[in-house]
Amino acid sequence: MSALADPDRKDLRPSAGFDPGQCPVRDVLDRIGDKWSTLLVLTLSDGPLRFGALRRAVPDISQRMLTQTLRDLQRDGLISRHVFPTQPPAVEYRLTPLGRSILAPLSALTRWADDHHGEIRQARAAFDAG
Amino acid sequence: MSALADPDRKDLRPSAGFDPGQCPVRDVLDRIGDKWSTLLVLTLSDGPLRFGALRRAVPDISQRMLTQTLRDLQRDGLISRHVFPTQPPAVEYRLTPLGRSILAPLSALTRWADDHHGEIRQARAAFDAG
DNA sequence: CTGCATCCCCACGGATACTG
DNA sequence: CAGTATCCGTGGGGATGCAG
Repeated sequence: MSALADPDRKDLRPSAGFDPGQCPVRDVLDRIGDKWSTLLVLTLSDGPLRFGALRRAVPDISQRMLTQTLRDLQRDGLISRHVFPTQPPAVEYRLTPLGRSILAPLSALTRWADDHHGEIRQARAAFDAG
Repeated sequence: MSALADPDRKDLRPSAGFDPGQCPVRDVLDRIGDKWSTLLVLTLSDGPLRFGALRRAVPDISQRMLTQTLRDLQRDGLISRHVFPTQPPAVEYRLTPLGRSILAPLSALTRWADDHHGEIRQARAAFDAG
């Protein structure tokens, strides 16, 4: 049904009854799932940005969450942090190769979201009406 | 860098400074992000399952969350619910065409997770050590 | 078997103030 | 400019019990 990837592959499927804490899929999905990670990765897909630029690009994130999410992404090796010893200091964030490698699957998902958002809204309306 | 999708498309990008509540990408990502939705969609990719079978397939979900997540997915039109008037009642859940359409992008992501989980674990270890 | 209702906890995340 | 520290509210979600 699609050339992207085979949805029916039996391996790499989560939660077949083993320890959920070790499931790679859950591990990644949990990070994807947090409120800001994907948004920041997507925002950095254009190129490196400084802290303040990121704030402006994602207006409704608090600096607390921005700092924290950036640190988590850095910890996972998805972004790198470069400090320029200027006055005042400038800090630049950019996607690592690993970070760039998630852009394609992520874009597939956002593309899907964009393509099917209308259907979903309709389905919700119908469900709430019935 | 990839033939899957073009990460650099400027449209369909979220949070360029407008109302975040109306952003389709966030809307979908929020659902993807919740703890169980994607897991259930993936579990149903094999074929229809009954309530109890889903519980067994995802051992660490509470029935509260199972019921609730299934209802949310149904509301969004991703799964359908079929009641068989037997005694005791049997209820079957299956992916709708819309639900099946998300399998490909989702699989791309789980594939990525599986492929790069090792790198991520390494990055974390390095970060925590440094 | 398939659900709803209730109680309750805790971690996600927002607001604000302070530092190098 | 780029953070850190603190306080605190909200709600996601687990445990348990009851009902068709």
